[in-house]
Amino acid sequence: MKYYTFKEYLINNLAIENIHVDEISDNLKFIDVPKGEYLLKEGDFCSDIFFVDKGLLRQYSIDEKGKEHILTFAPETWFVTDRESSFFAQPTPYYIQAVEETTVTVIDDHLLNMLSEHFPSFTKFNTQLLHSHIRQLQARINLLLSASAEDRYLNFIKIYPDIFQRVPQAMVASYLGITPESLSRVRRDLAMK
Amino acid sequence: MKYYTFKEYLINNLAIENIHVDEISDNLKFIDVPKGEYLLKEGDFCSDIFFVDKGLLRQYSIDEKGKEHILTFAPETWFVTDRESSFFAQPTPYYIQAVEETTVTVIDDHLLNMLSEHFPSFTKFNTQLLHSHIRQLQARINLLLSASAEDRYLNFIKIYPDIFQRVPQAMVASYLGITPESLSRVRRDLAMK
DNA sequence: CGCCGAGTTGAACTGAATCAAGAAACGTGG
DNA sequence: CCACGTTTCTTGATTCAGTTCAACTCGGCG
Repeated sequence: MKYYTFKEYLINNLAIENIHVDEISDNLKFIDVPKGEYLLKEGDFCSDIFFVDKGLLRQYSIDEKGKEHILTFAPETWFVTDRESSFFAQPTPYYIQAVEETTVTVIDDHLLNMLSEHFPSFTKFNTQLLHSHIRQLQARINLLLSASAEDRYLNFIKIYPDIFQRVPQAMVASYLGITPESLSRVRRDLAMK
Repeated sequence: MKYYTFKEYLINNLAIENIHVDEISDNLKFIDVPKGEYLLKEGDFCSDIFFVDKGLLRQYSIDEKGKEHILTFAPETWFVTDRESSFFAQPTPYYIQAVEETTVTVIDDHLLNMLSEHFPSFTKFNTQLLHSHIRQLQARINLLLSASAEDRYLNFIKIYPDIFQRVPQAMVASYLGITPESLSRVRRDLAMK
Protein backbone atom coordinates (compact mmCIF):
# COMPACT_ATOMS: atom_id res chain seq x y z
CA MET A 1 0.00 0.00 0.00
CA LYS A 2 1.22 3.44 -0.87
CA TYR A 3 0.69 6.31 1.52
CA TYR A 4 1.12 10.02 1.29
CA THR A 5 4.01 11.60 3.03
CA PHE A 6 3.24 14.90 4.69
CA LYS A 7 4.92 16.64 1.80
CA GLU A 8 2.75 14.91 -0.74
CA TYR A 9 -0.24 15.64 1.43
CA LEU A 10 0.55 19.36 1.28
CA ILE A 11 1.00 19.32 -2.46
CA ASN A 12 -2.29 17.55 -2.97
CA ASN A 13 -4.32 19.66 -0.61
CA LEU A 14 -2.85 23.12 -0.86
CA ALA A 15 -2.09 23.45 -4.53
CA ILE A 16 1.45 24.30 -3.57
CA GLU A 17 4.27 23.91 -6.04
CA ASN A 18 6.61 21.07 -5.42
CA ILE A 19 9.56 23.40 -5.42
CA HIS A 20 8.15 25.48 -2.59
CA VAL A 21 7.41 22.51 -0.50
CA ASP A 22 11.05 21.54 -0.81
CA GLU A 23 11.89 24.70 1.10
CA ILE A 24 10.20 23.36 4.15
CA SER A 25 11.15 19.75 3.70
CA ASP A 26 14.49 20.35 5.35
CA ASN A 27 12.72 21.53 8.46
CA LEU A 28 10.58 18.47 8.91
CA LYS A 29 11.13 16.41 12.00
CA PHE A 30 10.08 12.79 12.22
CA ILE A 31 9.48 10.54 15.14
CA ASP A 32 9.50 6.77 15.08
CA VAL A 33 7.21 5.22 17.63
CA PRO A 34 7.65 1.49 18.24
CA LYS A 35 4.52 -0.57 18.74
CA GLY A 36 3.10 -0.01 22.21
CA GLU A 37 5.16 3.10 22.89
CA TYR A 38 3.76 6.53 23.64
CA LEU A 39 3.83 9.85 21.83
CA LEU A 40 1.97 11.58 24.63
CA LYS A 41 0.94 10.65 28.15
CA GLU A 42 -1.68 11.89 30.56
CA GLY A 43 -0.39 15.03 32.25
CA ASP A 44 1.78 16.14 29.33
CA PHE A 45 1.34 19.33 27.38
CA CYS A 46 1.26 19.12 23.64
CA SER A 47 1.51 21.97 21.18
CA ASP A 48 2.62 19.84 18.25
CA ILE A 49 0.46 18.25 15.64
CA PHE A 50 1.44 14.79 14.47
CA PHE A 51 0.87 13.63 10.93
CA VAL A 52 0.88 9.86 10.61
CA ASP A 53 3.10 8.86 7.69
CA LYS A 54 2.97 5.13 8.37
CA GLY A 55 1.36 3.04 11.06
CA LEU A 56 -1.54 3.54 13.43
CA LEU A 57 -1.99 5.52 16.62
CA ARG A 58 -4.74 5.57 19.19
CA GLN A 59 -5.68 8.35 21.56
CA TYR A 60 -7.36 7.19 24.77
CA SER A 61 -8.08 8.00 28.38
CA ILE A 62 -8.10 5.85 31.50
CA ASP A 63 -10.97 6.26 33.96
CA GLU A 64 -10.93 5.85 37.77
CA LYS A 65 -11.69 2.14 37.45
CA GLY A 66 -8.68 1.69 35.19
CA LYS A 67 -10.73 1.22 32.03
CA GLU A 68 -9.47 2.56 28.73
CA HIS A 69 -11.67 4.64 26.43
CA ILE A 70 -10.51 5.27 22.91
CA LEU A 71 -11.16 8.75 21.54
CA THR A 72 -9.42 8.43 18.19
CA PHE A 73 -7.76 6.00 15.86
CA ALA A 74 -5.25 7.69 13.58
CA PRO A 75 -3.98 5.71 10.59
CA GLU A 76 -1.92 7.02 7.68
CA THR A 77 -2.60 10.60 6.51
CA TRP A 78 -4.44 11.46 9.72
CA PHE A 79 -3.49 14.12 12.20
CA VAL A 80 -3.49 13.64 15.94
CA THR A 81 -2.77 16.13 18.63
CA ASP A 82 -3.95 17.47 21.89
CA ARG A 83 -2.99 21.03 21.11
CA GLU A 84 -5.93 21.95 23.30
CA SER A 85 -3.77 21.12 26.30
CA SER A 86 -1.23 23.81 25.55
CA PHE A 87 -3.85 26.18 24.14
CA PHE A 88 -5.58 26.17 27.49
CA ALA A 89 -2.55 25.48 29.64
CA GLN A 90 -4.10 22.34 31.04
CA PRO A 91 -2.35 18.98 31.00
CA THR A 92 -3.86 16.50 28.59
CA PRO A 93 -6.06 13.76 30.03
CA TYR A 94 -5.20 11.51 27.10
CA TYR A 95 -2.57 9.04 25.99
CA ILE A 96 -1.41 8.71 22.42
CA GLN A 97 0.06 5.29 21.76
CA ALA A 98 1.30 3.40 18.72
CA VAL A 99 -0.91 0.40 17.95
CA GLU A 100 1.53 -0.58 15.20
CA GLU A 101 5.05 0.65 14.64
CA THR A 102 4.40 4.21 13.50
CA THR A 103 6.24 7.10 11.89
CA VAL A 104 4.92 10.63 12.34
CA THR A 105 5.87 14.02 10.99
CA VAL A 106 6.04 16.59 13.77
CA ILE A 107 4.34 19.87 13.02
CA ASP A 108 5.46 22.20 15.74
CA ASP A 109 4.58 25.86 16.30
CA HIS A 110 7.58 26.99 14.33
CA LEU A 111 6.62 24.94 11.30
CA LEU A 112 2.99 25.92 11.69
CA ASN A 113 3.89 29.61 11.56
CA MET A 114 6.15 29.01 8.63
CA LEU A 115 3.42 27.23 6.71
CA SER A 116 0.94 30.00 7.44
CA GLU A 117 3.33 32.68 6.29
CA HIS A 118 4.51 30.96 3.13
CA PHE A 119 1.23 29.52 2.02
CA PRO A 120 -1.85 31.67 2.37
CA SER A 121 -4.02 28.69 1.60
CA PHE A 122 -2.66 26.86 4.61
CA THR A 123 -4.64 28.79 7.20
CA LYS A 124 -7.81 28.12 5.34
CA PHE A 125 -6.89 24.49 4.99
CA ASN A 126 -6.21 24.29 8.68
CA THR A 127 -9.58 25.81 9.52
CA GLN A 128 -11.25 23.32 7.27
CA LEU A 129 -9.48 20.49 9.06
CA LEU A 130 -10.77 21.74 12.38
CA HIS A 131 -14.31 21.97 11.01
CA SER A 132 -14.06 18.48 9.65
CA HIS A 133 -12.89 17.27 13.04
CA ILE A 134 -15.83 18.98 14.73
CA ARG A 135 -18.29 17.44 12.35
CA GLN A 136 -16.88 14.02 13.01
CA LEU A 137 -16.99 14.46 16.79
CA GLN A 138 -20.58 15.67 16.66
CA ALA A 139 -21.61 12.71 14.56
CA ARG A 140 -20.04 10.42 17.10
CA ILE A 141 -21.82 12.07 20.03
CA ASN A 142 -25.05 11.79 18.14
CA LEU A 143 -24.42 8.10 17.61
CA LEU A 144 -23.54 7.52 21.26
CA LEU A 145 -26.75 9.27 22.28
CA SER A 146 -29.03 7.46 19.90
CA ALA A 147 -27.74 4.11 18.73
CA SER A 148 -27.49 0.61 20.18
CA ALA A 149 -24.22 -1.29 20.48
CA GLU A 150 -25.06 -3.14 17.29
CA ASP A 151 -25.79 0.01 15.31
CA ARG A 152 -22.62 1.66 16.54
CA TYR A 153 -20.63 -1.39 15.48
CA LEU A 154 -22.21 -1.46 12.03
CA ASN A 155 -21.49 2.22 11.63
CA PHE A 156 -17.87 1.67 12.66
CA ILE A 157 -17.10 -1.08 10.16
CA LYS A 158 -18.82 0.95 7.47
CA ILE A 159 -16.71 4.06 8.12
CA TYR A 160 -13.44 2.43 9.18
CA PRO A 161 -13.33 -1.03 7.61
CA ASP A 162 -9.55 -0.87 7.37
CA ILE A 163 -9.08 -0.01 11.03
CA PHE A 164 -11.21 -2.91 12.14
CA GLN A 165 -8.72 -5.21 10.42
CA ARG A 166 -5.72 -3.64 12.07
CA VAL A 167 -6.58 -3.39 15.76
CA PRO A 168 -7.53 -5.98 18.37
CA GLN A 169 -11.29 -6.33 18.70
CA ALA A 170 -11.13 -5.16 22.29
CA MET A 171 -9.94 -1.77 21.11
CA VAL A 172 -12.88 -1.43 18.77
CA ALA A 173 -15.13 -2.26 21.72
CA SER A 174 -13.44 0.44 23.75
CA TYR A 175 -13.99 2.93 20.93
CA LEU A 176 -17.66 1.97 20.72
CA GLY A 177 -18.16 2.23 24.46
CA ILE A 178 -18.98 -1.43 25.07
CA THR A 179 -17.14 -4.41 26.55
CA PRO A 180 -15.14 -6.85 24.41
CA GLU A 181 -17.60 -9.58 25.42
CA SER A 182 -20.54 -7.57 24.15
CA LEU A 183 -18.85 -6.84 20.86
CA SER A 184 -18.14 -10.53 20.40
CA ARG A 185 -21.83 -11.31 20.97
CA VAL A 186 -22.99 -8.54 18.67
CA ARG A 187 -20.83 -9.96 15.92
CA ARG A 188 -22.04 -13.50 16.51
CA ASP A 189 -25.67 -12.43 16.40
CA LEU A 190 -25.12 -10.50 13.18
CA ALA A 191 -23.36 -13.47 11.60
CA MET A 192 -26.32 -15.72 12.34
CA LYS A 193 -28.76 -13.49 10.51
CA MET B 1 -28.16 39.84 34.48
CA LYS B 2 -25.96 41.74 32.04
CA TYR B 3 -24.80 40.03 28.87
CA TYR B 4 -22.23 40.90 26.26
CA THR B 5 -23.38 42.00 22.89
CA PHE B 6 -21.34 40.63 20.00
CA LYS B 7 -19.62 43.99 19.77
CA GLU B 8 -18.60 43.92 23.41
CA TYR B 9 -17.54 40.37 22.96
CA LEU B 10 -15.17 41.38 20.18
CA ILE B 11 -13.73 44.24 22.19
CA ASN B 12 -13.09 42.01 25.17
CA ASN B 13 -11.58 39.14 23.27
CA LEU B 14 -9.70 40.71 20.40
CA ALA B 15 -8.18 43.77 22.01
CA ILE B 16 -9.80 45.82 19.27
CA GLU B 17 -10.42 49.49 19.74
CA ASN B 18 -14.00 50.48 20.25
CA ILE B 19 -13.79 52.86 17.34
CA HIS B 20 -12.84 50.13 14.91
CA VAL B 21 -15.59 47.91 16.03
CA ASP B 22 -18.02 50.69 15.22
CA GLU B 23 -17.02 50.32 11.60
CA ILE B 24 -18.50 46.88 11.49
CA SER B 25 -21.43 47.54 13.75
CA ASP B 26 -23.45 48.92 10.89
CA ASN B 27 -23.09 45.66 9.07
CA LEU B 28 -24.41 43.50 11.82
CA LYS B 29 -27.60 41.60 11.19
CA PHE B 30 -29.80 40.36 13.98
CA ILE B 31 -32.46 37.70 14.06
CA ASP B 32 -35.18 37.40 16.65
CA VAL B 33 -36.30 33.85 17.22
CA PRO B 34 -39.52 33.39 19.19
CA LYS B 35 -39.64 30.56 21.70
CA GLY B 36 -40.08 27.25 19.94
CA GLU B 37 -39.15 28.60 16.51
CA TYR B 38 -36.27 27.39 14.37
CA LEU B 39 -33.08 28.99 13.17
CA LEU B 40 -32.12 25.91 11.20
CA LYS B 41 -33.84 22.70 10.25
CA GLU B 42 -32.69 19.27 9.16
CA GLY B 43 -31.81 19.38 5.47
CA ASP B 44 -30.81 23.05 5.44
CA PHE B 45 -27.37 24.35 4.61
CA CYS B 46 -25.79 26.80 6.97
CA SER B 47 -22.74 28.91 6.36
CA ASP B 48 -23.52 31.50 9.02
CA ILE B 49 -22.41 31.54 12.59
CA PHE B 50 -24.92 32.69 15.17
CA PHE B 51 -23.87 34.56 18.27
CA VAL B 52 -26.48 34.42 21.02
CA ASP B 53 -27.05 37.91 22.41
CA LYS B 54 -29.99 37.00 24.59
CA GLY B 55 -31.93 33.82 25.16
CA LEU B 56 -31.13 30.14 24.76
CA LEU B 57 -30.89 27.83 21.77
CA ARG B 58 -30.61 24.10 21.46
CA GLN B 59 -29.15 22.07 18.62
CA TYR B 60 -30.60 18.58 18.27
CA SER B 61 -31.24 15.69 15.96
CA ILE B 62 -34.20 13.36 15.61
CA ASP B 63 -33.54 9.63 15.16
CA GLU B 64 -35.57 7.06 13.20
CA LYS B 65 -37.73 6.36 16.24
CA GLY B 66 -38.59 10.03 16.51
CA LYS B 67 -36.47 10.61 19.59
CA GLU B 68 -34.67 13.91 20.05
CA HIS B 69 -30.98 14.06 20.97
CA ILE B 70 -29.53 17.35 22.09
CA LEU B 71 -26.05 18.14 20.81
CA THR B 72 -25.66 21.65 22.21
CA PHE B 73 -27.25 24.19 24.47
CA ALA B 74 -26.26 27.73 23.51
CA PRO B 75 -27.02 30.48 26.04
CA GLU B 76 -25.80 34.07 25.89
CA THR B 77 -22.28 34.72 24.48
CA TRP B 78 -22.20 31.30 22.85
CA PHE B 79 -21.86 30.56 19.18
CA VAL B 80 -23.90 27.98 17.30
CA THR B 81 -23.63 26.92 13.74
CA ASP B 82 -23.51 24.01 11.46
CA ARG B 83 -21.07 25.61 9.08
CA GLU B 84 -19.87 22.07 8.49
CA SER B 85 -22.95 21.53 6.34
CA SER B 86 -21.94 24.16 3.81
CA PHE B 87 -18.23 23.42 4.20
CA PHE B 88 -18.85 19.89 3.06
CA ALA B 89 -21.90 20.59 0.91
CA GLN B 90 -24.02 18.19 2.89
CA PRO B 91 -27.34 19.16 4.42
CA THR B 92 -27.29 19.46 8.18
CA PRO B 93 -28.80 16.60 10.17
CA TYR B 94 -29.59 19.01 13.03
CA TYR B 95 -32.24 21.42 14.15
CA ILE B 96 -31.47 24.67 15.93
CA GLN B 97 -34.43 25.85 17.97
CA ALA B 98 -35.07 28.63 20.48
CA VAL B 99 -35.79 27.24 23.94
CA GLU B 100 -36.53 30.78 25.12
CA GLU B 101 -37.18 33.85 23.01
CA THR B 102 -33.74 34.49 21.57
CA THR B 103 -31.83 37.20 19.73
CA VAL B 104 -28.78 36.28 17.68
CA THR B 105 -26.18 38.21 15.74
CA VAL B 106 -25.64 36.72 12.32
CA ILE B 107 -22.03 36.30 11.30
CA ASP B 108 -22.15 35.50 7.62
CA ASP B 109 -19.29 34.85 5.21
CA HIS B 110 -19.10 38.48 4.25
CA LEU B 111 -18.74 39.63 7.85
CA LEU B 112 -16.34 36.81 8.56
CA ASN B 113 -14.05 37.91 5.74
CA MET B 114 -14.33 41.50 6.85
CA LEU B 115 -13.34 40.60 10.39
CA SER B 116 -10.38 38.56 9.19
CA GLU B 117 -9.13 41.36 6.98
CA HIS B 118 -9.56 44.18 9.45
CA PHE B 119 -8.42 42.40 12.55
CA PRO B 120 -5.42 40.12 12.26
CA SER B 121 -6.14 38.78 15.72
CA PHE B 122 -9.53 37.55 14.58
CA THR B 123 -8.27 34.56 12.65
CA LYS B 124 -6.27 33.44 15.63
CA PHE B 125 -9.26 33.98 17.87
CA ASN B 126 -11.42 31.98 15.55
CA THR B 127 -8.96 29.10 15.53
CA GLN B 128 -8.90 29.16 19.29
CA LEU B 129 -12.69 28.97 19.37
CA LEU B 130 -12.59 25.91 17.17
CA HIS B 131 -10.00 24.28 19.40
CA SER B 132 -12.08 25.04 22.44
CA HIS B 133 -15.08 23.48 20.77
CA ILE B 134 -13.08 20.37 19.94
CA ARG B 135 -11.87 20.03 23.48
CA GLN B 136 -15.40 20.28 24.79
CA LEU B 137 -16.72 17.69 22.33
CA GLN B 138 -13.93 15.29 23.19
CA ALA B 139 -14.62 15.65 26.88
CA ARG B 140 -18.26 14.85 26.26
CA ILE B 141 -17.43 11.75 24.22
CA ASN B 142 -15.11 10.64 26.95
CA LEU B 143 -17.90 11.07 29.49
CA LEU B 144 -20.42 9.20 27.36
CA LEU B 145 -17.93 6.35 27.00
CA SER B 146 -17.00 6.11 30.65
CA ALA B 147 -19.59 7.51 33.02
CA SER B 148 -22.94 6.35 34.43
CA ALA B 149 -26.15 8.34 34.08
CA GLU B 150 -25.63 9.70 37.58
CA ASP B 151 -22.08 10.82 36.92
CA ARG B 152 -23.07 12.48 33.68
CA TYR B 153 -25.85 14.34 35.45
CA LEU B 154 -23.54 15.52 38.23
CA ASN B 155 -21.05 16.69 35.66
CA PHE B 156 -23.77 18.57 33.80
CA ILE B 157 -25.05 20.55 36.77
CA LYS B 158 -21.48 21.32 37.74
CA ILE B 159 -20.60 22.71 34.31
CA TYR B 160 -23.95 24.22 33.32
CA PRO B 161 -25.83 25.02 36.55
CA ASP B 162 -27.57 27.95 34.87
CA ILE B 163 -28.81 25.90 31.93
CA PHE B 164 -30.31 23.31 34.20
CA GLN B 165 -32.51 26.06 35.66
CA ARG B 166 -33.64 27.30 32.28
CA VAL B 167 -34.68 24.22 30.35
CA PRO B 168 -37.27 21.49 30.99
CA GLN B 169 -35.76 18.51 32.73
CA ALA B 170 -36.60 16.30 29.79
CA MET B 171 -34.18 18.30 27.64
CA VAL B 172 -31.37 17.76 30.09
CA ALA B 173 -32.14 14.05 29.96
CA SER B 174 -31.96 14.18 26.19
CA TYR B 175 -28.58 15.93 26.39
CA LEU B 176 -27.30 13.29 28.81
CA GLY B 177 -28.52 10.43 26.65
CA ILE B 178 -31.06 9.03 29.14
CA THR B 179 -34.85 9.06 29.46
CA PRO B 180 -36.69 11.74 31.48
CA GLU B 181 -37.85 9.00 33.85
CA SER B 182 -34.30 7.90 34.51
CA LEU B 183 -33.15 11.44 35.19
CA SER B 184 -36.00 11.88 37.64
CA ARG B 185 -34.93 8.74 39.49
CA VAL B 186 -31.26 9.72 39.48
CA ARG B 187 -32.19 13.03 41.09
CA ARG B 188 -34.41 11.38 43.69
CA ASP B 189 -31.68 8.94 44.65
CA LEU B 190 -29.13 11.71 44.97
CA ALA B 191 -31.51 13.76 47.13
CA MET B 192 -31.94 10.87 49.54
CA LYS B 193 -28.24 10.55 50.18
C1' DC C 1 -63.04 24.72 38.60
C1' DG C 2 -61.04 21.71 35.30
C1' DC C 3 -57.63 21.08 32.00
C1' DC C 4 -52.83 20.50 30.49
C1' DG C 5 -47.96 19.87 30.40
C1' DA C 6 -44.09 18.61 33.35
C1' DG C 7 -42.39 15.67 36.61
C1' DT C 8 -42.66 11.49 39.54
C1' DT C 9 -43.40 6.69 40.78
C1' DG C 10 -44.10 1.69 40.18
C1' DA C 11 -43.65 -2.88 37.89
C1' DA C 12 -42.04 -5.50 34.29
C1' DC C 13 -38.63 -5.94 30.86
C1' DT C 14 -34.18 -5.74 28.28
C1' DG C 15 -29.59 -4.65 26.54
C1' DA C 16 -25.32 -4.73 28.09
C1' DA C 17 -21.92 -5.57 32.08
C1' DT C 18 -19.68 -8.73 34.97
C1' DC C 19 -17.36 -12.80 36.29
C1' DA C 20 -15.51 -17.03 35.18
C1' DA C 21 -14.06 -20.59 32.15
C1' DG C 22 -12.65 -22.33 27.65
C1' DA C 23 -11.08 -22.24 22.75
C1' DA C 24 -8.44 -20.24 19.06
C1' DA C 25 -4.73 -17.67 17.15
C1' DC C 26 -0.23 -15.95 17.48
C1' DG C 27 4.70 -15.46 17.88
C1' DT C 28 8.94 -16.71 19.84
C1' DG C 29 12.66 -19.70 20.96
C1' DG C 30 14.40 -24.18 20.84
C1' DC D 1 8.73 -26.57 12.11
C1' DC D 2 6.94 -27.78 16.23
C1' DA D 3 5.79 -26.79 21.18
C1' DC D 4 4.64 -23.70 24.59
C1' DG D 5 3.05 -19.65 26.69
C1' DT D 6 0.57 -15.52 26.00
C1' DT D 7 -2.74 -12.79 24.26
C1' DT D 8 -7.25 -12.51 21.91
C1' DC D 9 -11.74 -14.04 21.30
C1' DT D 10 -15.86 -16.64 22.50
C1' DT D 11 -19.45 -18.58 25.41
C1' DG D 12 -22.42 -19.20 29.46
C1' DA D 13 -24.74 -17.77 33.77
C1' DT D 14 -25.95 -14.08 36.46
C1' DT D 15 -26.64 -9.31 37.71
C1' DC D 16 -27.71 -4.59 37.03
C1' DA D 17 -28.48 0.00 35.08
C1' DG D 18 -31.55 2.05 32.44
C1' DT D 19 -35.95 1.60 29.39
C1' DT D 20 -40.70 1.15 28.68
C1' DC D 21 -45.38 1.82 29.57
C1' DA D 22 -48.91 3.20 32.36
C1' DA D 23 -50.84 5.54 36.15
C1' DC D 24 -50.64 9.27 39.24
C1' DT D 25 -49.33 14.09 41.36
C1' DC D 26 -48.57 18.71 41.17
C1' DG D 27 -48.61 23.56 39.78
C1' DG D 28 -50.03 26.95 36.47
C1' DC D 29 -53.60 29.09 33.92
C1' DG D 30 -57.71 29.53 31.02
